[in-house]
Amino acid sequence: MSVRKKLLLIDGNSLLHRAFHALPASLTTSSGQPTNAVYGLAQMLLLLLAEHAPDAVLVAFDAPGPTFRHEQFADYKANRPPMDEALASQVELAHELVEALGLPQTELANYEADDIIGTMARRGADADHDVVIVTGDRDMLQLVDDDIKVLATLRGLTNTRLYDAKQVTEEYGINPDQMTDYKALAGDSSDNIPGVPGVGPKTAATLLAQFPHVEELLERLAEVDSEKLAAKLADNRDTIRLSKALATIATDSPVELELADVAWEGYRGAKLRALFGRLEFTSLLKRAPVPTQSNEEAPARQVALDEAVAAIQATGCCNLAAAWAGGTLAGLALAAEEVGVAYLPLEPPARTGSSEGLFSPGTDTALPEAVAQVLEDANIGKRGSNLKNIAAALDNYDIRLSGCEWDPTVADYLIAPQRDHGIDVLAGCYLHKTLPPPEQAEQRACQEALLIPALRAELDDRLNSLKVMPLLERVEMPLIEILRDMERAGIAVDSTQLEELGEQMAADQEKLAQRIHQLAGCEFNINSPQQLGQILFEKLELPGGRRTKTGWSTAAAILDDLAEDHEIVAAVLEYRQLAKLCSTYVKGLLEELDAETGRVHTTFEQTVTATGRLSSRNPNLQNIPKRTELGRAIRACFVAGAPDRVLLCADYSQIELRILAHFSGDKNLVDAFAAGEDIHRRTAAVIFDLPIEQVTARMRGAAKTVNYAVIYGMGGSALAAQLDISRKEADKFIEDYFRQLPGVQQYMKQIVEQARQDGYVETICGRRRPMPELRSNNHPVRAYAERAAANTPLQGSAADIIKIAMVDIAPRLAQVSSTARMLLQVHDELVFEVANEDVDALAKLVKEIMESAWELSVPLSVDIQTGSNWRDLRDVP
DNA sequence: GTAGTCACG
DNA sequence: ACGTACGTGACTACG
Repeated sequence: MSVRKKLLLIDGNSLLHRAFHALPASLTTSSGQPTNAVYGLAQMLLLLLAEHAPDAVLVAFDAPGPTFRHEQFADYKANRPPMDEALASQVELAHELVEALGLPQTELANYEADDIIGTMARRGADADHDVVIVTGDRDMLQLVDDDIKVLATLRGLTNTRLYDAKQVTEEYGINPDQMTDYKALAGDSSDNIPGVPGVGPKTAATLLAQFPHVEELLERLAEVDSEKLAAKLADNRDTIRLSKALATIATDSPVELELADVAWEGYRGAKLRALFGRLEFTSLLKRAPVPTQSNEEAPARQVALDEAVAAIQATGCCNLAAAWAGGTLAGLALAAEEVGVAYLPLEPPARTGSSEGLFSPGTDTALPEAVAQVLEDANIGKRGSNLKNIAAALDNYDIRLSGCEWDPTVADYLIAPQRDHGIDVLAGCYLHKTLPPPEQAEQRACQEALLIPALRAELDDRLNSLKVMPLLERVEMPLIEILRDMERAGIAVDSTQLEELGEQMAADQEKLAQRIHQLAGCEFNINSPQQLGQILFEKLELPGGRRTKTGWSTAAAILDDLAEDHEIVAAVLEYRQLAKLCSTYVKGLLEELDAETGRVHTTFEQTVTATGRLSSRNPNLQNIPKRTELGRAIRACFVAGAPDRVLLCADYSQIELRILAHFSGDKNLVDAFAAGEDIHRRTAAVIFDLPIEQVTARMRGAAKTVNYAVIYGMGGSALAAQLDISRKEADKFIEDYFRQLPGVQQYMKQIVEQARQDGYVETICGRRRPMPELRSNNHPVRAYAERAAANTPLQGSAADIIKIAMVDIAPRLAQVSSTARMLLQVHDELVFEVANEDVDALAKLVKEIMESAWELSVPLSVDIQTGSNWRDLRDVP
């Protein structure tokens, strides 16, 4: 009359074990706490609950300590090997996870999880429930019957197989109720069940086809075909009985839970999100169920807007959070400590331009004057996450956010650069709190604004103990407004020239495509590496193909070697170059062009890279072509914004190598820089064993590769491939290099060793990058981490230094010229725009500040060039 | 969403 | 036997 209820019984220990071994040990929080097992368990449980929507669930765990129910088992079960430490440290977290999922869980003194599950399964089946047992091993199969099924993991985690009686018989050749007899005969080394020596799976299955259980078998030994086997079984009567007892899962253990006690009442959304936040399970956080209203935070202390604004003006502190709706600003939450939060909903901004005055009066969407004043007042400190994003959105309301004082996203970046710094993660990680989901934008923004003081207290504590507070206050926070200014300024693009270039390239590309198809003898998509690989290496049978996961590698480095084997190869390479330039730089760039201003406005990301560098996106202006002639034609389309303006580029000369000289103290390197020598030239002289005057540009290029290769830990064969020389020659280059610069070799070794001990590396400003992978047992993982550990202090210190220079230059630009603007940063280069007549003054200022941004034991050197476009630049002496 | 490729420092 | 240089972002193909 009623629908059968579904009972899920989960073997907690076995799934944890599975997850632990299936997922890489490198899965840790940024502070190094291993999380692979609990992550896998979380993934699995979420999946299970979503798929099965059970009425009742129990997660069973092994009792800590001994789990033998009878004295006679002691010898076999007492000596379970101790749990791996990295796994043991996750067991508590697993309990928390299960709790947060709202799942009943239990363990029972002296019993294994199996016995709890066996018992509850029996009770469930007796009460006519559909029982599904979830486990990572096969012991449970003995419980399978009409009401009880076993869902067992296969390889990995999420692949599972559902066993009913039929499936068991198919796989093992016996009925489920014979599983214990089977193990009694065949044994099971993994469970320390002895079985009968010499009897394996085959013999056991044959015997069990004839005798339903070992008891009958032992009574009717005479009927066994082989006398030898019968004798062996007779000799092992006791062992067989013991083995069967060992293999048998209890179905009558004293579990105190009734079926009613294990009803599943749903997720504890808030707890779950907080836990995922703390464990940095970002992707799971996004999938985690939305908490129900009832068990959440107390409602925000909401006050009237003018009350909040008055308090903000009085205190000079404004806790700020944005409400986002599909990427656009929907409102602002402004909070004053001790007073409360006010929410200001915002209409989409009035569009300036053609419709102005006709459809949008412009005043409708303006912010209240008092709020605008607060936001633009540099003396009122703004604290909030992603202030640069808020500033960008406010630009649309003609408000220039100022006084950016503290941003938890940026602050957290200094604690663990590689993790997600989203506000959900931070609230979970530092406050163990959960915010309403993004759909409840207003609630969310208000609570976020109210959380800021607590978040600040927690984060500042850690920043101080890591000694990165000066980096935040002196560098990263001031940088926010500077980067926003650069984004707002944008850089002019000559769209006519770019479009012409695009048309020419597209025509050339089309011609090449036809030629390639003709040479291949068929039409195919040249843009598909898969199809291209098949044409080159299967149809045309070109030699030297290398496989990737999905097919043939068609990377340029491979194709270069094939250029002489077939005409098509050069055509493909040229086609590729054109396709890249056309799609990424012509098409992509034109799409990003602001039609009103004729400029492109990138977004600089301040909290993305592991090393402290910035990144640039939409469009990426840090990878505009430079190396090839055709590429430089693209670069020439970036121009000064007016005829009386020029671009000015200032780039650090070999800054990473200078930092290497500084850190390593290598005498030769330091001396070379001190003497103002060309370091790549000098390296070339060393590795080619020539006087310095005889070094050609080509040799210098190779030496440059070697310089950078060596400091990044490149091996001989990779260098050989890069320079197209033999492995032996490459090895010799590296050997000579280190012999000539012994301090460098020692530094590289020392930094990696130090990093392994500390668990992190740091830059010249004390910016940290945690590197738990250095302790990995996985060789490729560890080797990779070692190279990164050697590289990060160099790359990251260079990033520190140019950031300091930017912060020092920005406030002084106005002194040089009202026209001077900083436009771009390209890792070791700054691009400015300035009126013609002020070029020299700007050059002087920029050079001076950049070269003195940090005092190293070698000089910093900056080259300055100017021109009307980004390609045709001439030196400023 | 992932993989392959390629643009930059 | 395999891969083998650090750090990014964008585009295309493909399941």
